[in-house]
Amino acid sequence: MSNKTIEDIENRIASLLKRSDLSVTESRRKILHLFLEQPGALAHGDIERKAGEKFDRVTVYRTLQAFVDKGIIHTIPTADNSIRYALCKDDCSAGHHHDHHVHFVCSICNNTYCLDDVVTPEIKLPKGYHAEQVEVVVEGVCKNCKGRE
Amino acid sequence: MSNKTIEDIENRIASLLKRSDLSVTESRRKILHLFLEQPGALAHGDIERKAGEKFDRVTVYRTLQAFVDKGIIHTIPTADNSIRYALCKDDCSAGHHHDHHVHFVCSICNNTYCLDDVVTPEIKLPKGYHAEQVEVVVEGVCKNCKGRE
DNA sequence: GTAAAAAGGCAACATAGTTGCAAAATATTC
DNA sequence: GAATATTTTGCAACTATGTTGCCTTTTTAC
Repeated sequence: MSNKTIEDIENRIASLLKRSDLSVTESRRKILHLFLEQPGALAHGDIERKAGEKFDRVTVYRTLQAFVDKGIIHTIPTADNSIRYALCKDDCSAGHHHDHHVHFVCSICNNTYCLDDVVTPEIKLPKGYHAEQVEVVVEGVCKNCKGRE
Repeated sequence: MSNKTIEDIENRIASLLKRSDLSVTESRRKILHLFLEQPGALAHGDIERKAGEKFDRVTVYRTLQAFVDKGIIHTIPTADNSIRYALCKDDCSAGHHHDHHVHFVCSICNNTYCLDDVVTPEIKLPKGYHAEQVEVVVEGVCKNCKGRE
């Protein structure tokens, strides 16, 4: 990876933080970096393991909370009760997530992916129920694990 | 409620446990009772509060785990990272859940319902992904809270 | 560069979940 | 229905996860 590219990423991170009214600190840059350098979602534990040597546990919690509040990342509910986080697309903003894509959890590698191109379907509810948000999580075998089973 | 009805429920509970190769104990009867006497799902915390005075925390954990293993109840993933449990329909069996209905979480009363008549839709995944299970959780306003807002 | 504001680190705490083991309850056998 | 084998329970101790208050450090604004 060239220096140019590294600089680009750093600039992207800084502008993302500034746009969100967050001061640019080392922990926030580091954690955003983790999200940008890989395609899938990260569980809190992953982040703590990867950033936890340098930063306090509390800082990780507060950083993730700030990112969610500002619409930089969103949470993904999963059956195993471990919150996962993934970067939002650009149309999310502070206090207002537009997170209408399907999430995919691989049962082999345990990675979580945002399938940005797969929109959540309309669900016909029984009379009296009113839907505000629909979460779809698909479990199965991902692209990378298929064939390697 | 007549004695007849109470006896009926107790019999139903005992036969459900025996069918699942679980011995009939006080804690299991009590916790099953909690599920049968109300329509929605229960969070672990609810169960511990309602059964926890009589039984140890550990017993509640182990009882719920046993029920999930035997296909008596199933878990519902939610965004707030609190596992909820609900009774399975009769076609679930040990180690094999057939849980293809949509779940509904009310944002007002915070109750969770299994919409047994609403089946999870087919999701068209990108090439290379293979779906094994689809979880749909709808958040909104439930039948009972509608109009009372 | 300095002052104000924001974020981080630490400690202490609260909640959630797990494990091993001895005691108690349940099931089984005769 | 009593004795034995099996299962389940409660307890204690532990790990993991998440939160709060306060003081120090870093960042920002001027």
